[in-house]
Amino acid sequence: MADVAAAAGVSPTTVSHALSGKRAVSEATRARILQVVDDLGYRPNAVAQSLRSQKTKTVGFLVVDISNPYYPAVARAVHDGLAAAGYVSLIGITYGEADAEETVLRDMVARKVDGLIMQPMSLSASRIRQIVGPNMPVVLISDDQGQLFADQVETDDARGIAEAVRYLHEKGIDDVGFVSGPDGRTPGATRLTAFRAAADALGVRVLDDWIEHAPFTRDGGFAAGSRLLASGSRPRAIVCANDVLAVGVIDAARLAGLRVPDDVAIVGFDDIETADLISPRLTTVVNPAAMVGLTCAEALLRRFDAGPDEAYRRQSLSTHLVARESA
Amino acid sequence: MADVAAAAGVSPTTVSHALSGKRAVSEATRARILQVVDDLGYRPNAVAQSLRSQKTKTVGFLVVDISNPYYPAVARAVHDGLAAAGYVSLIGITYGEADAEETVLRDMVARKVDGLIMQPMSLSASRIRQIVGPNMPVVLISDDQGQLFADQVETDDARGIAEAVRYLHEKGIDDVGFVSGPDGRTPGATRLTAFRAAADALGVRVLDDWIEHAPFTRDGGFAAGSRLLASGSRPRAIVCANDVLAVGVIDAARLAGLRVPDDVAIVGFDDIETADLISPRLTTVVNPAAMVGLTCAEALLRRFDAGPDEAYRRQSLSTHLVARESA
DNA sequence: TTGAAAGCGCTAACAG
DNA sequence: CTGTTAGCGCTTTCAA
Repeated sequence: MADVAAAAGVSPTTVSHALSGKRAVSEATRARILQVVDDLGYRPNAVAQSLRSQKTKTVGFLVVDISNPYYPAVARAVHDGLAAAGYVSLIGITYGEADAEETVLRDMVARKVDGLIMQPMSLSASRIRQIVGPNMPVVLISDDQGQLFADQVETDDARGIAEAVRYLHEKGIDDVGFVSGPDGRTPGATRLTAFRAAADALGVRVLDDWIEHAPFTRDGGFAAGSRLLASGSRPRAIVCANDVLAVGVIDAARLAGLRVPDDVAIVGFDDIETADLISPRLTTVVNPAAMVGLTCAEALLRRFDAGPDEAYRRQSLSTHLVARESA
Repeated sequence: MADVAAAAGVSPTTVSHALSGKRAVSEATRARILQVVDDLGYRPNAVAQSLRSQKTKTVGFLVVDISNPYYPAVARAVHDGLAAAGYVSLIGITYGEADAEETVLRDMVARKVDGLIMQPMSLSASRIRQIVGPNMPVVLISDDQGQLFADQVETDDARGIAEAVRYLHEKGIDDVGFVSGPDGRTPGATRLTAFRAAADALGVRVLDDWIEHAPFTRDGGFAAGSRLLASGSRPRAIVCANDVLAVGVIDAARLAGLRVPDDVAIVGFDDIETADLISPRLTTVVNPAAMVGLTCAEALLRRFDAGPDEAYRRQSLSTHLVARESA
């Protein structure tokens, strides 16, 4: 920058302002500076800009598992929403582990990201706030109903789950099992709770043996489905905490010689693109991934404007059942 | 850091070295410093570290379209390979557009990423080298056979395509069409060329009307497939430049009342997870996404060690056909 | 084993 | 409309 200033016969300050537009610069000098910038191939150093201005134009985006098709859909919307405002995403993958979540979070803070978007799997919101400090803009994808420690975007999973249980009930199916995610962790736990409540309300029978926990993978679903379907009195339907699990459960049903949906009806959650492509086409609860991502990006951008003192907001997006072939 | 130094009764230099381990520090002072760091909750500022050390421990990863399931698989392997070495990925989505590729690339350079991984869609390797400068470590996912301007990881797409054509030929199918990506762009163009060569070699007939170009989306595949199948003398099989296109082509065949594979056989490329889930299960060429990602990460790490002067390397990963139901 | 001094490249505050 | 000065928070010589 000093070279540019010298060649243009002005001070570095003026070069800075000519480039940033933060201060008026006469048309003549600006043109001269731009010319020199071009001749010399000068490119501002964003690291130095960040150090001085205390802004990195970078957002940390922590994703649980990018292999799960739900996340790329969210990530795309987050990226696009942020890119439009000139922000770039630093990506971290946590696989839902507490250690990884904390380590990645600390690294992002050290890197001075301007804000964070994450779906907490193992860490509580208050712990996250503690790690990142009081002033870091954070948007949590979470349905935690307690005190807010950050802006929060949630999906009304209970509603979609209730719709699914009612749908089965109205088909005369009153013995239903549930394959959840890792025990005690969001979002599986929330969906399981919602499932139990909905079943109770309708008098749908749920034996303890019909509740399984598994990692959110196809293999996890296969293992859980196999256990569940092997139990003496198997249920007539299985609701799954996500579509990837449901695919595994369908594998298990097929291997057990059971027809879907005639012998066991299967319902998923998320409505990933694959849901409409597999056979039987998956009946599932639509989780509006792109909306979630976009809403997060907008919430973060709003927080940048509002500053840290404005009260945290909670936004809820609704889910709904889409009936296809598997149930 | 100054505060820590003062509280520990040492110079900032010593604090820096106690934390980085780049210089020996007596056990006693190190312990004292670590204690103070803990008490004060001091966290090093990575931006300042980067400015001074000229290293950001950040890698730019440009992805064409994260909605296409092939990319998350690559991204995951890239991320994991890099994370193990302490690098974080800055992600950019280009949608294959030249402007976006150039803009994002420039931004990454301005942000002083230590290296770049990208699959060029619109920009040539030499243009990329020109944009990022002579010393930036870059790994290109590309099968460009010309002069190398960066380390390159390629998949031997021609081999998989040839296998596919031979497979069809051996089934007695000698009228074959091809649905490629955007005209003239990698990787569609490469795969089309390989297809033509393989067809020629075996005497498989390929009418001009049987070659279609479309964006790499399901909708693109649907449109291209519809046009192709509407032509007077339609082919007995269609090879697609990727699986997402193939899914769209299957949609088109279904809508046209054609059975797959009996009326039209369909072959994809990539072997995304969905390929094995859809009905009919997709016969496709396996593109080793995780291997590609891991190989890129390793190539970049090696380049970091080797420096800019060592000759660029080209690594090739092989592809192969997996026969399922659609052909 | 430690410290002093310099400076990475930029922008903000102040001054004119 | 423009310049001077200071300093963001670190690490790297150089010196002891």
